Amino acid sequence: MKKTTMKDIAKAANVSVATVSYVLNNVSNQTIPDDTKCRIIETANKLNYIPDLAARSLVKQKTGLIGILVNRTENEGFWRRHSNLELIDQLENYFTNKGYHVVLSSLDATNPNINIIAERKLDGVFLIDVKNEQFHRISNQFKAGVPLIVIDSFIDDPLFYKVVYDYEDAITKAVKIHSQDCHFVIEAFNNQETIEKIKVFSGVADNSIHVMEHEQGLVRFLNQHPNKSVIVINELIGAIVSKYVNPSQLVVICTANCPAILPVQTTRIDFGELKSSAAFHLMMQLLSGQRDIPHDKYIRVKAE
Amino acid sequence: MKKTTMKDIAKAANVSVATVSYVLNNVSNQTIPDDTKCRIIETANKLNYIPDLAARSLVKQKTGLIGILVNRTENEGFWRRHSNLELIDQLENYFTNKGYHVVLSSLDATNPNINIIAERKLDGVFLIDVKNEQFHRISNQFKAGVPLIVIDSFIDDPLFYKVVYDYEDAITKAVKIHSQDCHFVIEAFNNQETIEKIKVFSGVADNSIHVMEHEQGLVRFLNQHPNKSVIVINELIGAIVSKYVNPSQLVVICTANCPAILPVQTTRIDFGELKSSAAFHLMMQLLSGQRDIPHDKYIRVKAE
DNA sequence: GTGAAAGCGCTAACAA
DNA sequence: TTGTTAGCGCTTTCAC
Repeated sequence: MKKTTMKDIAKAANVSVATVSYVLNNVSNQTIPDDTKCRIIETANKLNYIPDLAARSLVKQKTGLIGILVNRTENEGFWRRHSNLELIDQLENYFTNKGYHVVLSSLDATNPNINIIAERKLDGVFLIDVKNEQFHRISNQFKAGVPLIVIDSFIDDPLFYKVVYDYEDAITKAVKIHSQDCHFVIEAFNNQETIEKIKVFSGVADNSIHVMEHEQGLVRFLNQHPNKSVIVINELIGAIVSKYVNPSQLVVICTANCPAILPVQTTRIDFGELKSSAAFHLMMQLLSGQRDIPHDKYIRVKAE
Repeated sequence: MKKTTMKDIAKAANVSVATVSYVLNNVSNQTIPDDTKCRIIETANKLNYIPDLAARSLVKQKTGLIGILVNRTENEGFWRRHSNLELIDQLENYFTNKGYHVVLSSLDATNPNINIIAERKLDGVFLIDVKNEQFHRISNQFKAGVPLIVIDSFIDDPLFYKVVYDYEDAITKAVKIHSQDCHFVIEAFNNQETIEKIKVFSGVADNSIHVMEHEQGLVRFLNQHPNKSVIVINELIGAIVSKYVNPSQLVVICTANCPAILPVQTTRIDFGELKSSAAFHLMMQLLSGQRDIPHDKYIRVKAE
């Protein structure tokens, strides 16, 4: 039971492969009588023809593949994983709906290998949570032309678009809720600059901010500052914090698309799907080569 | 700045493309002197050569692509999404480490289109949470030869391997913990047979089992049966249940790889990464055409 | 209206 | 030891 190719159809329908191609792709500048057209389409269906996209890409120089490349480190907490995975899931949905296929690949954050972009001739690429120092190497190695959007990373390169949460805005809103001074628990991004930014925006001393690595470390931090209100980024971390902190003392900036995991008394500031949506629309613009693309290379997504 | 091809290397190194191919692929039955070898490798590096995997697949008839196809319905809860995404993430890691590339695609559960398998010539396919009635159509449309593993689905077709949790075992363990009679909260799988199996294994009446659709429905169910101990499948649902039920009255069968989300007093039965691991190893066996593959088409994964 | 043929980048059998 | 060449399945120009 071999795969049927255009050649098979051509033979069966008594036409040339060229004609088959014309019909099956609805080529506009060719005028083909309805009966040949029908005959070809019928035999194609009968033979269960499905085009080989790799062969097509080879000549078209477009693969219809979108890459999502995620930097990962050993022993990531599930909170990190899940917020990344939510993003991936949303992006995948958008692109699948547009007829693209999505290639997912994790990168070693300390030694990312982005050959996949060239090997698979990806039409567009998302790069998630890159270390600034690694990005230098990446952008060097990177032959321009392929639309590349960097997510969750503050990097020095002015060449590429960067989609990030507007943490400044979110934190400002969060701080307003409890007028007293707060403590912060945030995610351990690979992109150190993101952490630094958040620290600056928080406006509190370094020892009032905990970068979440594991539950024990968190508990130690919370014990050092009892009875304080806490602002948490990522509701999965929030859920863990709520085991140890009075939920009503908690404000959570939701980045993992599951605010319902939190206790009812906890205040939420929700980003929902805004980041993936922004990244998707930007990518579609880049793919279509539009020229009305944003001037600012940083797209800052505001909470709802 | 065009992509370099083997032709470019051949020209630059004064050899034929064949020789370049031999050297770059370490073809064993060809004996090439070290200096030509070096010359070729050097120019390849200098020109920043990266092979085009699509072109290679075309002739090799192997793409190095693994498909993960996930059935999805509108408005899935995040608990469903996240347990699927954990699985996907783990599979992706395994295969990326083996040098495969992973294509992720969501399917409309009520009308799954699996053309992607043929279009992209996937070397192997995982199909997650399929409806039994849809599988008929899928397997018809499916030209044999491609290793296909079905996950989280009880389906009638004896042809394909099916990796599922051993819910019977897990539930037996869970029930033992609270000797009193329990109530159950379980996930709303697309595969109705999975739900039915779980109901049978639970050994309780239908109205003691709640299939989680949304939080309000859950709350209604829990209010109908106050002060009972509850067995939950999926720790993210467990975390939601723990808002309304005394955590020590709770036993959670963990399928989403984040048991730490649960209150400390809650009992856990954890599947960890055993499902993805089993699925991965099975796929590797199928890919290598080994003949010592399991006889039983159902792989039942037991909790740790 | 239709088809022959070149070629996308690569591999592998066969010559030389 | 190296090169020539025929494809893999498809698109597309150009001739008929």
